[in-house]
Amino acid sequence: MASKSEQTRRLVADVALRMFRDIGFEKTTMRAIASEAGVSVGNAYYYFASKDELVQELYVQVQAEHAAKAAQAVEGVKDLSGRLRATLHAGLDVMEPYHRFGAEFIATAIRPTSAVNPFSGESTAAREASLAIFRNVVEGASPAAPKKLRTDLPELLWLGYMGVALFWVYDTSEDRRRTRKLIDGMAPLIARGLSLARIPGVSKVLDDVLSLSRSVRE
Amino acid sequence: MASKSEQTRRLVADVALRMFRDIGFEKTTMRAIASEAGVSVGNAYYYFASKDELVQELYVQVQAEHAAKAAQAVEGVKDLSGRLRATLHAGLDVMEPYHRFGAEFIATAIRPTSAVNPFSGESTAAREASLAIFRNVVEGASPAAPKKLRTDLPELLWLGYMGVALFWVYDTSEDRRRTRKLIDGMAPLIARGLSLARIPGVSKVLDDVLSLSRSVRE
DNA sequence: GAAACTTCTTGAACACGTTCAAAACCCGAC
DNA sequence: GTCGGGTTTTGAACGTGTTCAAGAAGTTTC
Repeated sequence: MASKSEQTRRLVADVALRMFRDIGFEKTTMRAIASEAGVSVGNAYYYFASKDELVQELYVQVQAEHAAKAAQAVEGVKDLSGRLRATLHAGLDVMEPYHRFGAEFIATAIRPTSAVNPFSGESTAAREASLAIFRNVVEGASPAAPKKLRTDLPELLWLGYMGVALFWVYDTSEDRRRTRKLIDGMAPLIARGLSLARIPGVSKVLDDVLSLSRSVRE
Repeated sequence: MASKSEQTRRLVADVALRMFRDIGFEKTTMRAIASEAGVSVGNAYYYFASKDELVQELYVQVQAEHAAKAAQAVEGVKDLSGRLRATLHAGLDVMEPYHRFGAEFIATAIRPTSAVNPFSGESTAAREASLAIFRNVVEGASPAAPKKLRTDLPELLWLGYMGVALFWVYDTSEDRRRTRKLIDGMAPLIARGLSLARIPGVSKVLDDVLSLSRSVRE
């Protein structure tokens, strides 16, 4: 059985995540979490050094759900476009309950000092997990992506996903229709764009894009 | 002569912006601003509804400086690549004094509810001014950009600039060398990429990219 | 010049995230 | 059982952004 300590930790985290979903990030005060969980404020801080760390908890959970849902969604889908499309839609599905608070979440995550920042050292593991989702998109695809792109493509797609998430945060259309539309348009376009890589003129430019992207990544 | 009211407003804004630059966003508390300016906290709030609105003030000023510096830097430069490059470097120059705290500002600006958010209604004027800088980049270029791109290109370049700014925030390299390198690599690549638009296969994909980008922008 | 009205200024007060010294609890050693 | 030391829990207190009722200063009206 879980130790008392672990029990309290989970209780606080669960209450916090539920409140985030139900009433949003700002309205979910540390005092409210503590009171709802039946512990003192200081006790919540004993387990989570900051409110941000509770967001980190959410981040990890959403990530895991995305991985599971995406793996299932791409099953049997061969073409890159379809695999990418399914993966992005899966991401949106998983994030949907938090849309109202997505903005606060992004504002928190974007600070380089934040542990939640997707580029920070603390979230290397989470980023790796997220990258793996897109590596799976590329590796399982047939026809396969152009060879010279195969290593960089997952990272570029992941970056694109970050962009989509940003777009999604600002998307106030009903049921996030615009973001869905963006995905549906983007996925086949990326696949078609990649096939252009065979044209010599394009290939040269692409080489330079890749080498720039590599040199700039430290 | 400036009215007393306008004088107080300017005083508060000037003190705030100087403190932002000198000690950073978080350390610049509203109490500190008020005390340094010799007014009460409530008085500062009479002129600026929130701390964010003081950031907005900074945003506007940086913008204006960028416009001036960019206009000067592109003078006599004919090719698109050079004009873009000069404009982006000018932006970095203007932002440099705030780099240490750029992250805090971005975190503030990215919240959809924030008046500083570049996509929000409140900052339409500022965004328009910023867009104009990139419209000038495109319009003054010879050889001219492909006709079908001419309307959308400024917005796309502006979006790219937002991306560069984001990169810059995370750039811890000495003198922001990596961001400078990114700009130097990006500018000619974009120009060369555009010239590919004449290849039929590429042109078709490009058409679809443009139509998607238009349809998704509400 | 007094009265009425608007603009400007004040500082105490509120709720928030966060800290921390102290208390309460737990558990093995004797 | 009780002592000792670690772990867990508490709640008051701090500094923050922000609000607001009250008053001061300035302006218009008669």
